[in-house]
Amino acid sequence: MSARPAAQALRQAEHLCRERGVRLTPQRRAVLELVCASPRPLSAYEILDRMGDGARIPAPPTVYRALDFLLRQGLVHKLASLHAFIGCAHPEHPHASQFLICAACGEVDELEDEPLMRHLTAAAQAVGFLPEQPVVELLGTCAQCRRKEEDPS
Amino acid sequence: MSARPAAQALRQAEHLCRERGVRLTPQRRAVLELVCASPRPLSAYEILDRMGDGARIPAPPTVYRALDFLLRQGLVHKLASLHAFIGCAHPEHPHASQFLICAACGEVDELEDEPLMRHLTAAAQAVGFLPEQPVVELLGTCAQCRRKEEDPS
DNA sequence: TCTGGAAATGTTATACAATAACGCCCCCCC
DNA sequence: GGGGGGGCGTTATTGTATAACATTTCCAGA
Repeated sequence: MSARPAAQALRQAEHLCRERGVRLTPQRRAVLELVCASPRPLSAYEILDRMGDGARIPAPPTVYRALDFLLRQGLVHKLASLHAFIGCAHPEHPHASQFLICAACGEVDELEDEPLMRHLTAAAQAVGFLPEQPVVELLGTCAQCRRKEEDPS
Repeated sequence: MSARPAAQALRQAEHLCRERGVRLTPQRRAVLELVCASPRPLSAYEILDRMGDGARIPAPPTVYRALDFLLRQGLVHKLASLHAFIGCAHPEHPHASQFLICAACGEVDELEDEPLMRHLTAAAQAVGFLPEQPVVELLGTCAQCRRKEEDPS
């Protein structure tokens, strides 16, 4: 649930990019930092708004390009059902995640249920389909918000 | 996969709406017909473009309102990763589907793997999360397009 | 050290997706 | 025949994403 410190995520991202021979430029780093520091997923335009140091915010392609890079490197995830982005909890290895999105507080939990994904992949392959990019998102209510609903003290 | 005849889907929709005491108006019917007749999912604006009988196409809210109704009635599905809509293959009962989306030809197959969804629900509940609306979509390549890739005769 | 090219960025404009807000009309029930 | 809800038309606006082209930066290789 709670994001680990953004600083740690950034250090790891730098390490991974060096290893892979790709460039974590200041812009990309800034986008990653914003996404990792936010408790909730951010839309591309929310990221834009927060990027202007003072006035003069960048144009949309700037942030979309950075996001493309970060997505390719597995450093952020896109939540298709929200048009929003979150930092990846485990960027060190490629993986297929499932996202639990709380409709009440907006926070997102990232699961990695490997048997589940194997099951899904198998079901696809059973009809001859070659899976490449899974999107598994579950809208609902997180544990904390459920407690609040029951006892709105 | 191949959609069943749109005519059949429409008859069933009329039946269901009568049963439920809701109104399948001409507009809603027209949107449903377009979505069911298309082999690929349609975006809201593609539907709009095809709704003008001759000239004068309707404004966006028209089609979005119809889609809202059809979604509520379980007659169409929305594919979040594509911003597009398809007719539901089994509107008679509420259900959670998984969608196999072919990146090559654009066609979509609708699975209903109930054990898979139970597994997903259980995984969510294990962390206290109350699931409400699942989104499971798999981008990849369908059987037919895989054969074409291997043997592009 | 120069230089050519790829990658990254800036900039402008535009396309595509979705909704807000308001008013009208029709239909059905009281 | 009056009231009210549901459906629809219309205008305007907000939000999401990309196309296309100019410019800069950085690094490898001559």
